[in-house]
Amino acid sequence: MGALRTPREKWVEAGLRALAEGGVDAVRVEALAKALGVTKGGFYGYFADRDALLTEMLDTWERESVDDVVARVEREGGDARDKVRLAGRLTFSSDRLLPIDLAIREWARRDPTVADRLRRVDNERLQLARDAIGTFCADPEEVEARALLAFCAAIGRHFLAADHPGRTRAPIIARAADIILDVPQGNR
Amino acid sequence: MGALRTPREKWVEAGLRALAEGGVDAVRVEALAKALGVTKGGFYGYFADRDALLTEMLDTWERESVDDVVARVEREGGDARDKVRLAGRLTFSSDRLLPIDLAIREWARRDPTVADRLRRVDNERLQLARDAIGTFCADPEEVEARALLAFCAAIGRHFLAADHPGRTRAPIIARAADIILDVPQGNR
DNA sequence: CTTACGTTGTACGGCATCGTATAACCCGAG
DNA sequence: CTCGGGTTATACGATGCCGTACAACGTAAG
Repeated sequence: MGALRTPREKWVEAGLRALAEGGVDAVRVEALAKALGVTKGGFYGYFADRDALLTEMLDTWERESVDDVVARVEREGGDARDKVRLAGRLTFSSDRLLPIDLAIREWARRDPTVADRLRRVDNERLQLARDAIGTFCADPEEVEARALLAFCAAIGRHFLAADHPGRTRAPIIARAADIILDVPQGNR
Repeated sequence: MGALRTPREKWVEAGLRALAEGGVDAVRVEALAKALGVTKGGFYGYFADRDALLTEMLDTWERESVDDVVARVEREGGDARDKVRLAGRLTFSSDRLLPIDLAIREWARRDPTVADRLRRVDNERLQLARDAIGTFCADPEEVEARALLAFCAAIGRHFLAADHPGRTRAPIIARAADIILDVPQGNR
């Protein structure tokens, strides 16, 4: 049989790369083909149309960013605060996942189907944060507020352009995490 | 002289509306013309090209979202915490400004020119937060962390899709604001 | 080697968009 | 009323993209 030079996954992978770099609108069949060094000839053998690729990209992302992260946190996580921090790092500091995640958030604001998927994913992630924070905070409303805050900070910081004159971002983020996780200062 | 049916500002206004609803890629000359009930005929009399319109849209946004907000906060603001809350509301709860702001954030991630402008705007806004928080918090690092947190929460919440089973978002946000602004509970 | 079949390249029609050119139009001045 | 100028509509070429059709190609099986 004919050799399979550009399998299905290559298209999905290229699609996610394009999504990460330029948003949904940058995911164009002919551009992906060019990036893969082929023409779009083979594309329509795997996918009915561009939409089918987009759907499969979302499937891949959902699997990677929920199942994989949850599994790893369960395997490695220490105490509750560490788990939140690890989940945050895995999702929002990954060179691969982070840009995809941000691009999907933009996309979700304008496409209800994508918004539904993102809701599912965010709900699972937020539950992780609730569980962890709940171990050291009794008031349910406060748990909810802190979990929301953790999430907003993890996402929001990437959409924020401001500088911190005379400082670097990292220690400020760490300090902000302490506030969210209610860590007394001088006690670290 | 010929009547001026569709002045420059109309195009900018329509452009900002399109930006708010569909992102930069939705700002297309012919689509704006259609929305204005004319053809693109007159457009190129005012603007050299699409880019010139985009630049002018950014000018308008920058003026509205910095100068106007700062002026109004100075005029109306009560104590420091109230000022932060008011600035947040004016910018991030405005039906007009909020969607534009979010769209510009997406845009800025991919266009360095826009990123520079957004940085200028965000820096001014963040300084407001620093000033206000500094009035009740002595540690400069903590001020920075809380100001950053306030900002991340204001932006991040609009990119977050999660639900809060059995609750509404508003009181949770209010509680989160209390955490950021270090308001003791039972003392409101 | 030959054949069969899946993969890829090429060509095409259709559509949306940009930016230009030019003609039609409309209002106010004289 | 007529004329002049800016404003707008229309037509155009160019580009980029989608999805289809078909021919060219290459590998594995026989």
